[in-house]
Amino acid sequence: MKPKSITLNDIAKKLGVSIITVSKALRGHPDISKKTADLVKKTAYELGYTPNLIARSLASRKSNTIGVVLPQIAHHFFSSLMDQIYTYAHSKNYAIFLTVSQENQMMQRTQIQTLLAMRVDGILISITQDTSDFEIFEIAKKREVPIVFVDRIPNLKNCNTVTVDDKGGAYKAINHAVKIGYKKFAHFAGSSKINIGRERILGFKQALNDNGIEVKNNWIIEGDFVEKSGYDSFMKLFNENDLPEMILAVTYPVAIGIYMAAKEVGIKIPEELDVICFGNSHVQEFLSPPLSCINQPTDILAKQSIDLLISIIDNSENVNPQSVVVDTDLIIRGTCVIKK
Amino acid sequence: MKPKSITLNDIAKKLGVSIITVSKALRGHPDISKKTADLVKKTAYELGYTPNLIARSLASRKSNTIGVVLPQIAHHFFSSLMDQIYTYAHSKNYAIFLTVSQENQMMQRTQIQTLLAMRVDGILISITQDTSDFEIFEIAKKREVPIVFVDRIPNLKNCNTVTVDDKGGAYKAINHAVKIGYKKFAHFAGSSKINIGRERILGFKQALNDNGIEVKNNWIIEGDFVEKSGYDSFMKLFNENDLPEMILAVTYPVAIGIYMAAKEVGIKIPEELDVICFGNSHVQEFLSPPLSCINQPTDILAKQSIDLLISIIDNSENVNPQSVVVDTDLIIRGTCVIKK
DNA sequence: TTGAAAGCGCTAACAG
DNA sequence: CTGTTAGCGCTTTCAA
Repeated sequence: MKPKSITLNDIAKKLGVSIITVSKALRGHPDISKKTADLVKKTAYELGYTPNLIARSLASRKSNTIGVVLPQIAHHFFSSLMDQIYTYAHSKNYAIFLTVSQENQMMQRTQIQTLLAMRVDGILISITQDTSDFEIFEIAKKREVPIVFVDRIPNLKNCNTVTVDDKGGAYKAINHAVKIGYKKFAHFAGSSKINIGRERILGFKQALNDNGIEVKNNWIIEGDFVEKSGYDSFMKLFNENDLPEMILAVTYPVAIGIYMAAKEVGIKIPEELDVICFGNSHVQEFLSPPLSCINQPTDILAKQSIDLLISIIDNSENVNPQSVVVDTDLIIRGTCVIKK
Repeated sequence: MKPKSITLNDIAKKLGVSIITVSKALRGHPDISKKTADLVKKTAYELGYTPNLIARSLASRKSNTIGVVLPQIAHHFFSSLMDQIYTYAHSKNYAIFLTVSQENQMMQRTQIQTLLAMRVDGILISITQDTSDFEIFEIAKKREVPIVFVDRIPNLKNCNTVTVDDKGGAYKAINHAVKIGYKKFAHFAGSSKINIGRERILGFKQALNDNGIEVKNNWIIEGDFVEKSGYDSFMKLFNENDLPEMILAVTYPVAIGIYMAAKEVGIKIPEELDVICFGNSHVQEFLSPPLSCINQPTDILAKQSIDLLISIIDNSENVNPQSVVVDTDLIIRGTCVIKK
């Protein structure tokens, strides 16, 4: 493979000027006279010059690249987040190196390693649900490569985070449900090894407490964040003949799992059992019944985290880690409407 | 930003050997004795050495990186494809540079430009629905950067493509529908500017012909591939009081648009109007009614296209462009089951 | 088995 | 305004 591409040198020779002049001209450096600059640009265009970003990165020690580590991508929340991240980063003139850990801590580690090796300027990461090894984050820190954690963050002091108000969201949802007549609540809680799991449980419990409803521990079922978990948890309660009136599902897939299971055993939603979940996707509108949810605005998450990351990249002296919390809102559709 | 990282030089100095020895040892070059190699590796590990992939790329003229250009990402087909691409490429030791064109031809162009500037080893692209400017693909070709087109491909000779059997898929679906009693078919066809649109129309027409059913031209409605298009097309027919019995939707979002519109005006699916679409997502199972579809296997698409791309990268002498076609299969759920 | 020389394409100082 | 001098960190001949 030897794509013989045009280099600065080729342009310089052709024009009888120095490489530096060409380099500066092309980058719009104020040193160069407009006349020369225009000539250089014209020639570069004619020759079909494409800058070699690799060489530029090496020389300038700046890659204008952000590494993104996501636990999954074929999941609406993450693909939507990715979309926003990509678009916003692009508008800020950063390229994105995408990496998917598949909820695997080991992979996550090697991926960060790779991203560091690629000399990304910063890393944006939503950690796996079972991340327990934080050493790699320390390594990145030592290398002075800024990391911003989004949505799923580690239990660490002094790190930059952008999260949604999970606790408040859960609280809001339960509160709403109480208002419309519900009294018996379960929470399919995902993993409490991770902040979003813990926070949502906290909000759930507090809402019950504040409404004078007793928290029943076997109605808080931990699992993970996918369909199967919702399905299994539902079946467990169903088989024990211990179904609540309302389930707060920790994610949209978990809610889908509940839909699956309920359909299978002939429990009607929302008449016999009602559901609300974290995470919005417009197809929820077309489920039967249309699924209500706690919306986590991915556009704001993306913007805030990229802004934060770039600000750290641009200003490495930056001392105080920041924690940005983004608000949620309730989207009420065909579930969690009124107690029947 | 000066992350003072450990370099080969540091290791070499510490060990009193040359840089080259270290470089070779670390890459497992057979030149080096096992003893030296082990010592070098140990030291590298202790020092926390991370290779600088940028420098390596520059020196070796190989980035081990594949650029991916997708028209959208927050769409199940593409996020699922991306997931598979990422996973498979990773297993082949390639990193992924993701880029999203947002169905915008200009953006697509600059993104390919950027990818070329980043010296990716190859490009995997699913083009925008209105791509009419093919010059950029020629540029890439001239630069000897291999391109593989996936799913959405340009109308060009001599390019490498991996597609699904769109025509066959449409044919299969309509044929099935005829068998269960349908006679009046519409096709919400997306854009015929792009292969997938054209092929699906072809399959649709041929199936009707082969079954002796007349093709009604105003029942083939072009638009694009998103919800709104399905919604609008439905409304058009509804307002003209000219609804068919069955609609073949060109994508899953278009089908969702039909669901939206039908719900709005009180047309019952599948009793009064039936729907089937291209593209599978497990949530279709939970729509009301569960949506049947023509499945496009993203795992196979990803594997085939990465394999093809890497084979071209590894063997640039490669002459004959290849066209791989992947089979579809019908997934029948709650629609397109039986004519009521 | 090891290393010296050369350079990938570009940019950052600084000097003219 | 333009150019010179030095690399960035690594790999590739090719010689020792």
